[in-house]
Amino acid sequence: MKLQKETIKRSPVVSSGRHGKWYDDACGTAFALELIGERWSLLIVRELMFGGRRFSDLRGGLPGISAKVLTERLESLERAGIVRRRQLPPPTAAQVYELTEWGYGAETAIKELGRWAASSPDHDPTLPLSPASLMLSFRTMFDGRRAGGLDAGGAIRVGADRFFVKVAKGRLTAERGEIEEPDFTLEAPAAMPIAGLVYGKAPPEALPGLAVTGDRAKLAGYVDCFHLPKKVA
Amino acid sequence: MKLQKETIKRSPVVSSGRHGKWYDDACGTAFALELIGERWSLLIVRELMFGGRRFSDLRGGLPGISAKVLTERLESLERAGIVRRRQLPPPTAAQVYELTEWGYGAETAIKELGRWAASSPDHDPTLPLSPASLMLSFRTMFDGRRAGGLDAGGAIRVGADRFFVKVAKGRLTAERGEIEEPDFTLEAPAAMPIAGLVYGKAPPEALPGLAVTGDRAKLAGYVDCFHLPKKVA
DNA sequence: CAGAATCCCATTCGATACTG
DNA sequence: CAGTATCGAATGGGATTCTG
Repeated sequence: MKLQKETIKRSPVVSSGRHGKWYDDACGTAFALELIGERWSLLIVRELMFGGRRFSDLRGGLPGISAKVLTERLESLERAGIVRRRQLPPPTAAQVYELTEWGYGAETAIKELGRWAASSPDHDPTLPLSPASLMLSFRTMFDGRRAGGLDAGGAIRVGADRFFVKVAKGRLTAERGEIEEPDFTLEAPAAMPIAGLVYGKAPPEALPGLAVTGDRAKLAGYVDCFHLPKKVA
Repeated sequence: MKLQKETIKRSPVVSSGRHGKWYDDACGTAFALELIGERWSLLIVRELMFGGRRFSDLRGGLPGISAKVLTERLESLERAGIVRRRQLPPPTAAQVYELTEWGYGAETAIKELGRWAASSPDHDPTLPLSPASLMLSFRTMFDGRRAGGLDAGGAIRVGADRFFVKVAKGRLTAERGEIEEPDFTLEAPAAMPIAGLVYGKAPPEALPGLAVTGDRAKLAGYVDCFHLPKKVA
């Protein structure tokens, strides 16, 4: 009874020859899992959510990923049309990986996953956090109803990464880049102290490494716009 | 140089001893992946989205999953607090798996993943579909703006599974169960012909296995409320 | 630094057989 | 039906090395 037939190597149903896993299921969610369900894939997309990054940037934001796995995942994300590889102009010989327009479309799904999981009693917000995670958490947890009439712009500097945030008319903007004349500036070597300020509502003095400058009142208003979901259990 | 140390078995950081994968990342999305990022896990949650199911029901809705993997995934989902196991009252000796309240909270994230992936040009909507997938796709793709003043209730029967849908005041209800005096009834041995009707806008006569009864005008109004996202490429 | 290529073990998976 | 037990095969992915 060893006529095992089944040498068919897991049907390359989906055009782009995906290797390992597929569900043979028309459900969009199942297809999403074929695209980004492998380990690390979705976190790579998260890291790219604020613009193109280089290979080593990605490794920096994803502690624990190996070069091999990062290479493989970038390849399959590229095949899937989620990521695009771009050569920077000659002076800088580097290449960057960036999301396609459709890739950016995954933002809502990523945020909803995060919002849901953050309400687990087992979620540990004290683990390390990449700069991109921090900024994406702002987009996720911002509550426009708490913004009132706040109009504030801030510069966020995490290590060498520069971001800015703006709150106006109950809306948040959070992007990579600089802002002219920020109302406040938060600077830290890593994301954690900034998360401690915004989510832990800790006083800046209590957060080692965090440098705060500018309008404290506007900063307080900004911080007040964010809160983690309450735990379920 | 073989002093490999590293016998540490992938740190059970998260209280509940998760086995394989973890990211050591405070990001909610990363934590979500620890909860439901293993193969099949999220699809099991999807299958439970319309109420408790038995082991064999789940196998039926997840073609390709093995008993071993299903057992393992149910265990880890239970440890994570997403799934609960319940013994049915004595007469029926069976046990059912059902989502906890928090587990049901994953619905938005699941739908957003599906909505996003369905706009991939590589998505193949002609693959088989479980009854739960079909019903969840209704909740995902319903567009209240197209409902106008439609007020309609329908019974959906897929094999032995009974669901009902209602559209009223631009809102959709889609649940497992019966409805009294439906305006229309759709019945088929599998979900596909119903998907062909609703999303493919195919005439019922062209769909083998599909039985349609009731008010055709209301059915047409219902069908008109749904459309797949347009492909990006 | 960016990434390709090897090596190799731990894990995981699916198939089958078995059990209450 | 609702799983459990076992086994072989495939894969995953970490570490290391090499190259432009």
